[in-house]
Amino acid sequence: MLSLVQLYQLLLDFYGYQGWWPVDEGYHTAKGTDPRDEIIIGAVLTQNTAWRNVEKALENLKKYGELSLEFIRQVSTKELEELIRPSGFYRLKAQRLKHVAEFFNPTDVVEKVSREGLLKVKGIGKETADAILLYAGGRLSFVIDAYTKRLFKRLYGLDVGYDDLKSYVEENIPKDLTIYKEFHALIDEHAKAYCKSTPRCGGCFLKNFCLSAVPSS
DNA sequence: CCCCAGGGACATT
DNA sequence: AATGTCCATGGG
Repeated sequence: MLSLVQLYQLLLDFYGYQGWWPVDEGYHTAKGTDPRDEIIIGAVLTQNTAWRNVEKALENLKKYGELSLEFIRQVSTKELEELIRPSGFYRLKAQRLKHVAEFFNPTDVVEKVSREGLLKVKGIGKETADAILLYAGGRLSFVIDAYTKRLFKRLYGLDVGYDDLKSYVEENIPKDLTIYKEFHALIDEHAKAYCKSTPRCGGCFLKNFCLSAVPSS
């Protein structure tokens, strides 16, 4: 069967470099805000939400406030709700952002916080914790999401819980930050494009490797 | 009209 | 441990 490294290479060849949340590429330096703050905030806002809606909220924060955890601490909950409204679940997420911003106040550095610590924060579950650790903290913590579960179940017949799947992936790919970040992003791209709720196996370049590919459709 | 999106907390069985 | 419900805006 297709190894995870082979799968990664095929996805990368097909979709190209995704570059989610590039901390080291300087796109953030315009206003001097910490890119890690933006990633942490984005990780909460994108919970069960399309990224295009999150972008609207991030733009509002940039335009009418500041895309930083310090601003999240300062602003009133009511105003924060209005700024992030386009991202959906806005009252819930305003509370979560407040909790997260408080967790990192003032000296907790994302490069050093523990996964267990993050998981104690109201509003941070396993996926959000791993996304923060990986993309903001530069830590080798692979992110599992609904897309990953769906793809691995169909492709490999692998149907296990979050931590088991996370461990499985981590044990079968190189311990490389770029690969961790890109593999997760590429899996999401493929799940959105082909391995959807109702899969489009017809045009899928992985169908010959897939346990559950439908011959036509 | 429908379904879904880069989930998580909490209640129920 | 597994499943159900709620949270909410914006697109397809």
